[in-house]
Amino acid sequence: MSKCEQCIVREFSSLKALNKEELVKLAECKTSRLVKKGEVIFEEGENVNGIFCVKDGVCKLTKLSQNGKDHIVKLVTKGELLGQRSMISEEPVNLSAVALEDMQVCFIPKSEIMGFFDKNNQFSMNVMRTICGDLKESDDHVVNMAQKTVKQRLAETLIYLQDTFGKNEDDSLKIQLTRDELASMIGTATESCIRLLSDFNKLGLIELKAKKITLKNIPQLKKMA
Amino acid sequence: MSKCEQCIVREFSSLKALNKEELVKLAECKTSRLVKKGEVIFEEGENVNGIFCVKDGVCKLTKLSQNGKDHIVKLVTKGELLGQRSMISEEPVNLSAVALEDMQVCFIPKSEIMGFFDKNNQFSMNVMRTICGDLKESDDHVVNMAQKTVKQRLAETLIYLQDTFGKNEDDSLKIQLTRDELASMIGTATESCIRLLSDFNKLGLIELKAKKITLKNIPQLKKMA
DNA sequence: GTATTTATATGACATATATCATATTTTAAG
DNA sequence: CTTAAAATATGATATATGTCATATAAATAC
Repeated sequence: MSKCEQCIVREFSSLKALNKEELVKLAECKTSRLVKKGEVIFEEGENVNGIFCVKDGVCKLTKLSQNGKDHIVKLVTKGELLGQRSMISEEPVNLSAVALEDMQVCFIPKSEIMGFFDKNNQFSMNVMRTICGDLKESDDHVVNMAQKTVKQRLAETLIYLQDTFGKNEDDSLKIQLTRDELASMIGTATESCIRLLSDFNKLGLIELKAKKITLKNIPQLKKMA
Repeated sequence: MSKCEQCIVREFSSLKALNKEELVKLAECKTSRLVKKGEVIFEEGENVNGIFCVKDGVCKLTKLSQNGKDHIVKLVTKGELLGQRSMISEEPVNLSAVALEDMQVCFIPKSEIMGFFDKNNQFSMNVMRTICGDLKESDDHVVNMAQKTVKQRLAETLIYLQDTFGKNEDDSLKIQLTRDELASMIGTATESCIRLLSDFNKLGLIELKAKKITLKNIPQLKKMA
């Protein structure tokens, strides 16, 4: 059982408000788990009863729409927490979480977290701020979906992916999404996504090599987003 | 200066957790205001530094998109609070609030609310749950925008409007939105919205009389949503 | 290494939706 | 009441995007 004190999640998430004593308690009650790429952490409708700390790796949060397609609502990466919303709302989770890479996650049972809410005001405020940030992001997202073209959303998403997850030594996007996943982030058909990537490629905005995507003209991409 | 004890906002919002003493303090520091239809309560980017209680009337929360169109993200009605998110995030407001009808609102300064956060845990939890509910709604909204057709979104929105705001004696929707506003809720061009309403009318799903919209075949509308 | 599956790519076409033009109706202003 | 302005309505057309078919390339299994 590893300690929580030095954990990256503690450093970047709401958990930074916890004191030593609380961290010791946390380390005792948490359970760690390795999640392989493609594995499901939890599924829409499940009762999770706690939160997950993402220690390493990235996962997608998806929601099944009525037409049977999965939509990727958000990507969650190391340092972040998972499942806070449904724990607070005391509802089944609204989204499914699926690993995009091999991951390390810890699970903290609800009872433990609720105790922090009662005793540590700073922690409560941190959680509240995080969720408020998520809400703002989500509202902005709604407007983008409603008002921007697929092309604009693709440009925007490519920039977001580079800004958030960085690039490899060869400058290609570090995070590996299939065309299908990229399409389900921007809310379009896979073929449309592929076609637009191809267009961007021809225009010199990006470069496609095998599965790798490299952004070549970021100012132009930003301008069109 | 009216009391807060019997206020509808207190009854339905997070404020229900406040005790008598806190309500007295609230009544002392709040300011009341009448807002005429069309008037702006606050505008995107403003610093609000407090929250609004909607005592009567309905307003729209809008965000200006890059193409210059306003998108209606949410409608807020009597009994609800306004501006919680930005107060907690300590950011300018992300959305503009504009009255759709004559309204009565009260303003409570941030300092007062922050005091409740510190001392009244139930209040904090209520606020947190409200925002979590908003987040779920917003995420669902993103998926709808991304995956549903305009027709589906219109059907869904009409049902939402009736369920949320009710109908007049003649069965027409109580809330009065212009076609332009309806279009900006579902994320489409005004003409497209008008055309689809016209289609729905011809199909007997709804009835259009002057500006009034009456839902005629709700099961069918639900099925297509 | 070959076979099989899966992902990517592209063409042809259908459909949904936006845009522009214009008419009609309703609301507001004088 | 009359006129002007705004909202609603509808047609014609352009454009974006989805769908289906098929080809090629890459990944995985055997």
